Amino acid sequence: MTFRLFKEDVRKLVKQALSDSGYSAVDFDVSEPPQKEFGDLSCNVGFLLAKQAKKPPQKIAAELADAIRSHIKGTYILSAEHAGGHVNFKADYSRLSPATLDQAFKNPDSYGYPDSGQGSHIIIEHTSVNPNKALHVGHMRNVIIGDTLYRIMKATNHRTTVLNYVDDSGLQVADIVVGFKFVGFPLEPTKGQKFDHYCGDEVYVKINERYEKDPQLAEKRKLVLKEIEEGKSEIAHFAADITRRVMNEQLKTCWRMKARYDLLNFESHIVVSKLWSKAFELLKKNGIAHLEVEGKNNGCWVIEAKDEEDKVLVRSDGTATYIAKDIPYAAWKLGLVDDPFSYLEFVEQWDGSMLYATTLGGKSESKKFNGGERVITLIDSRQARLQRIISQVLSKIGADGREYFHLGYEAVTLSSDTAKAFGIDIGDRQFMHMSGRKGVYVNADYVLDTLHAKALEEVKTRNPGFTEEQLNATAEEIAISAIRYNMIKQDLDKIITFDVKESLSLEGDTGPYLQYAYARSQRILEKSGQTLDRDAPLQMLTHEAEIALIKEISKLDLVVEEAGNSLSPKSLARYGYTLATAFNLFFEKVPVLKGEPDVKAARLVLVWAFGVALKNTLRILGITALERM
RNA sequence: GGGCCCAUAGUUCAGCUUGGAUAGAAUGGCUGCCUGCGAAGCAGUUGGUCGAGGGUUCGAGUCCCUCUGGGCCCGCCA
Repeated sequence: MTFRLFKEDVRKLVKQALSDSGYSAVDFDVSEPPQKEFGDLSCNVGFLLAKQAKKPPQKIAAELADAIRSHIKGTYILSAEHAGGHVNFKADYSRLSPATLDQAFKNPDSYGYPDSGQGSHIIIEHTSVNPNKALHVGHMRNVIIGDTLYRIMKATNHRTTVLNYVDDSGLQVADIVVGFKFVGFPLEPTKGQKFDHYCGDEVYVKINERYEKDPQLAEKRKLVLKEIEEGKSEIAHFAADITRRVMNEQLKTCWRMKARYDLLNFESHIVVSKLWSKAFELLKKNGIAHLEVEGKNNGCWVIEAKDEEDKVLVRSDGTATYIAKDIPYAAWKLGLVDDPFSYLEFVEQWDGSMLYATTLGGKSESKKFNGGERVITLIDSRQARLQRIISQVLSKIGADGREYFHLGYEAVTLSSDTAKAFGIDIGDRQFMHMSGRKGVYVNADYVLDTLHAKALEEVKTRNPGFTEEQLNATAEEIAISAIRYNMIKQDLDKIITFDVKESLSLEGDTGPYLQYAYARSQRILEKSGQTLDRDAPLQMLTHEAEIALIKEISKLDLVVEEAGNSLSPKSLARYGYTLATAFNLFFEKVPVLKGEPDVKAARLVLVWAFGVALKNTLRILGITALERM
């Protein structure tokens, strides 16, 4: 974590040189140059001053480099040179290396985790899949981004609360209830499927086919929905049972991907709790909602949104619209309304943490989940418009520095080949959108199982001594690594075209590549048969590949902090790949076990520190650092 | 009609927030490297008018405008 110190030194000395040389202070940039010959950091200040100083950038850079050079004693800077108008800096690795490895020794488990959050409370909502079907690859993207974000926030010392919103009173649930109650689908899966798969793949898809032929069924759905919302009837209880069963199966899939949650928010509880009427009062009091008395929205309560048509909140018949469920929930998250919920322990999760669920009345754990200083809602970007209105409304209520933020991401679609597997020819098009209603999607469990099977083959051939249990456990970790990395590594606003075949890759820029580098490093440490020498002569690490590796290791905390600031999980994946590549290069070029005793000791420390940095990176990515694979 | 997002090697993508030095990976194709710390690796090679046009700037893949192509959103549905 010492690259930060080096960078700070550079900034400080440039600043000082500016004032010493009589230049005005200017907002310069310090970044890594494109070529390593230019050094470790580079400053563009020469270009910025050229105009007002009426001197060419080269000349300014030369002057500044001279001025800086006389002050580098006692810093992490080895040299300051000018080239092409830039001021280039080399780091003093004879100081930086020991300092970095020292940091790793001090507290390996939290190496590279900065305190940028300072304990502030952040709430993240993700997953939130309708409880009438199994998760598909689109949901995987949500779960994995959300969980990685949670891990980033945790690593940057935020107090975190992860919410999973369960829409147990919506149309989609009504659909499968109609299927069970009025169309006669058996309550138990026929082919031994998981219950969520059965409900989604069979009941939901087939009931949607039936609606087309039988308009009376659609009427039934309306009735069922009404009963579910009122929450008292036999149908309502039946629906509650079904959603719990589906949700439990969905949670298994999420947990399998190493996600975890703090609280399940049931929509039915929001409805029954009258949270809406409290929020409605708040909107009226703040003059955000008003009663329309003419025009097309005559008789409705509406809110005005910037650059938007008025949005109807309450229909002329007095019932609330969809957005009227989202606004109170968002207001609750920010702590703008009194908390109407009680909480009960729902289930202990794979990581030992307790998952709570909202409940109404009854005995309650004295828990508080809402009132975040920052609230992040992770929903795909189709909801961007609606979410923007919600943000606007909440900021008008006076969120008091608290921030509601919608993090959107693009869809996961199916490649032409994968679509073909569903018997769909998409012609010239590059991809097609999935459809839950039509049954055109790839289930998450299927992806995980397929990856698992592929990894298992590999693990088998490489680890003949493994027991069946070890083989499966390892294959599972590799499968999860592959999919988590795959879903995180590209930008959120890029459409992912999912191809079953391509997603199976375990080579190149993939999760298993990172795991492989880790396993190799651990093998070296094991084979050395010696304990780490904290006093090893680290100044002997002068090989280009050694320096490059130390440099990457020393940057971890900067990367983690930046990932947190910009809510960018992918930058961490990028870093992990760069770090692993630096190690693989070192592995090829620098023999560790064959070195002279003192060099060997130093290199072992380096290998160990690499392991620490990569393991801590993988932890944030939700990937297990495997000893063997 | 209005709004948002995307466009960079054959393919999938970094780089754009904050303009700066010969535009980087992966994958695919071709070619090498295991008697040596794990070849899920490494090295080499092939491959780019950064969608088009204009503008700002000493300097544009990056900022602004227009256009083209692709995707999404815009109900007193949820």
